[in-house]
Amino acid sequence: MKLIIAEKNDAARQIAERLSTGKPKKDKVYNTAIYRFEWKGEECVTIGLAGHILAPDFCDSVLFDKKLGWYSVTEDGEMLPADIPDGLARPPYDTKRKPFLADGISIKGWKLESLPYLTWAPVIKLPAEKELIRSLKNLAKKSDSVIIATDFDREGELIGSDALNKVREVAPDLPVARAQYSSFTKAEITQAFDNLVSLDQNLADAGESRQHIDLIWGAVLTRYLTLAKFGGFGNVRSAGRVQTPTLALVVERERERMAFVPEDYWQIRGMGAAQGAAEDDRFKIAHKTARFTDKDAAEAAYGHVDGVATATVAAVTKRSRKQQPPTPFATTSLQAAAAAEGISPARTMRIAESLYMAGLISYPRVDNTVYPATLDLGAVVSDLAKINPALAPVCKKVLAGPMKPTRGKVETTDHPPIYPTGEGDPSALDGGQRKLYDLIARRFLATLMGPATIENTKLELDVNGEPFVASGDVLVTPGFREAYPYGLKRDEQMPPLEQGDAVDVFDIKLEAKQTEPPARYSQGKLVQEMEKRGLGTKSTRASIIERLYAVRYLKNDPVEPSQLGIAIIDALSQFAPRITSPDMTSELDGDMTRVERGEDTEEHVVTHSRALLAGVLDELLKHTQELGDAISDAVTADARVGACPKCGKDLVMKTSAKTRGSFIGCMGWPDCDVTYPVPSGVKVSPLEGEAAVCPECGAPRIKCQPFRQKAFEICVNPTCPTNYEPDLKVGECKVCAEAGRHGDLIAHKSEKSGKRFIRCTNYDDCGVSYPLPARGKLEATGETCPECGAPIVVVNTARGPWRICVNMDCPTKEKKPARGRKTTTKASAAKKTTAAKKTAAKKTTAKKTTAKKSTTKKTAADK
DNA sequence: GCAAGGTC
Repeated sequence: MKLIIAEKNDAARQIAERLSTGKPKKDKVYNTAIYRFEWKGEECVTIGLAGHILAPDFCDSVLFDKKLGWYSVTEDGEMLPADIPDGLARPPYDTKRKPFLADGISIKGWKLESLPYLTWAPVIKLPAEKELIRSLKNLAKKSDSVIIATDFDREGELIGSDALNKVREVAPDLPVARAQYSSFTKAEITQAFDNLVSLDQNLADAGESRQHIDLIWGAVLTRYLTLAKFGGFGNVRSAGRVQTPTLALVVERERERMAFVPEDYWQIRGMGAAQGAAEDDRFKIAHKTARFTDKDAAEAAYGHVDGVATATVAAVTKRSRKQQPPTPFATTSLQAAAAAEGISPARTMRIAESLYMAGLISYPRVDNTVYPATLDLGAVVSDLAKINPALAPVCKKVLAGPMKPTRGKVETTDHPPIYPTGEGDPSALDGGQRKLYDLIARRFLATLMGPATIENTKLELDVNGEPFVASGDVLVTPGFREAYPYGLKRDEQMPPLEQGDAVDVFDIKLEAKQTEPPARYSQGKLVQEMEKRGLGTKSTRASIIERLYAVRYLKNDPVEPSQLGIAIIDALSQFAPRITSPDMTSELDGDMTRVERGEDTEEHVVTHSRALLAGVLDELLKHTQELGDAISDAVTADARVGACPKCGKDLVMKTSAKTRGSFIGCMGWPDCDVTYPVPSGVKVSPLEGEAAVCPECGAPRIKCQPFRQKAFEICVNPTCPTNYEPDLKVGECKVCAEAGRHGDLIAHKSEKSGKRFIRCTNYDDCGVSYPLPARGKLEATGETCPECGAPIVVVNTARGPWRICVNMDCPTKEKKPARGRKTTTKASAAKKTTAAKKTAAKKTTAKKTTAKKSTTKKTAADK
């Protein structure tokens, strides 16, 4: 039997289909899909891997000793020189700069002292896809020859080489060959398998050099930054060959914005309309001098038009222009287009993967922007019409047309550009999937359609001697726009006016403006910029940006660096500039090309890189204190929500050590005891200028961003009059009424805790009291709860009014979990609830830990 | 607890 190893299941299936005379038989070894067929009279089987099946990692069971070098300790305490493959690890004998630390240095724990050793630590390869490796070995034992048929590129050669090594463990003498193909056409696949070559170990070594260099630099710098100022577990400060230059791009743009000096300019604008036209038919007019840089000139011109009610049409010009249909989607252009529709690149890839797996779209990781001749475009369009009723009319038009597809600049033959397969059931898709599927389907149709024609009407007006202009675009021939409305501006229809006509003018205003700094990157633009600079690959860029958000170097969208992100770039560009520049990637590319060509070796390239890193680390270790302080200051600055009304120091977001909950506290603690609760369910950020201080109580006002809802601004102080009406009567006490006396229920706030509650004026007799939510201005309704008789109040949260029965024990509360954290009125009940909460918190933590563990395990098993 | 690259 001939064993054919492909990089992914899809490739395994396609190879089987192309080589087989009949239909290949789908089968399974353990849980792995395989395809059996006959080729040239021989029994064959293809198996698809899942990319890399081995993952490089440090060999952390070894220790370092200056005499022995790397060694391991046996159970009996015997010290044996470590058996390190490849000879890649070399103790730093040749770096005289660094004094040796005591013997027995381990690289296992994260310690600053061990980093010089980590720089030189041996790298081994651990199985990452255990299931697949098991299946692979099982097949290898039954085979009498093997063909490596992974993708024809550097990583593919490495994946093939790793697979071969695993095969060799059970079948050391199995004859091996390599099939090189760049597309899945029958001709290309047949040609590749008819002309087998041998595995290119140099190419695989080049790939492995990249793996090692990325791991070593990434691990050493990440551990260094994390340890320079340890911020507690879960606060890793990462660095890497791709992520750090990407972050630097964002920081650089932010610096340009900060350095930008705005310039004043003036605009004169208003509205115009054909005489007697309805208000809806008005159009914007502006002075022909779009930007006056001279204030006097602007005021002089405005003096001529201020209060003028009519103008004359001086000229009408019509010009039509063509908008060409877009090119087919490759990964980056899909990510950019989806980002413009509010789907982040990382989410785009997750959704695209699910659509691909469900068979609705073609393979989503492609650079190719030219449809292959073998793709039957017409068949796809008619299939698309069948499963998408909404697209059927436009599909019909496409089929009736000449159908000449557009083409982009990049042409490869491994995969077609991303297109809808015309199969599956799009009506079953959920929101995000549907949105992305529509984008892909409509883009595909657009690439087969004609240009759009847009007619522009330009009006020149004479407003009391001053030249004004108005302009409107109208889509006259929709062309591809019929299928692809994304980013299309709304029509601005100008009325049918002619030279000499009179026009009404309104609301002419002189506006003082300032020039704007360069815009921040959108996530889509950032992906494109990374591609332009050679950072990352189509498969990794999205996840790398996501990672930068996860470690809180980046925030918001458009992309903005945090103070921490800026501090990291400042520190690294000063002491480790290699890692902040995209040059490291281009240099690595050069190194790898030489390894590929046999002009250099993996060992030499990696060792050279280790030596460079050793120098960088030396430099960094001299400035750990300084760098740690900078990181620490930046983290504080990121947590700042405003100034303390009591002592003026910074108020920051803090995490309670006991409850792990967050609160807003003063940096002056313990001298200043000002604290506020954090609004729940929202992302909090500081405001600037006048808006940052509450005029009523002096506490900071903050911006709250709920998930996918409009942001709002509130005062952080829950007992501020802007949030709360004190001493409000919300009803009458039922218990007192039954006892034949009168008691009023009044809303209070505690001086001590700042907590809000309702209490009866005869509390000493009846003991009636109810808790209130921390925030939201109260309103009495005069109504009582039909279930329990307690008063009903309206709490005006910034997200809208919220009507509640104040009794926490009321049966109406059973239906939905309490939103507030307030406990019941009685002290015992309060205790109980607190205890329950603690248990719940513990449970959640335990759950999280287990979940995390199992995920780790799962990932390890998957890899 | 670390990177970046494949892919599920």
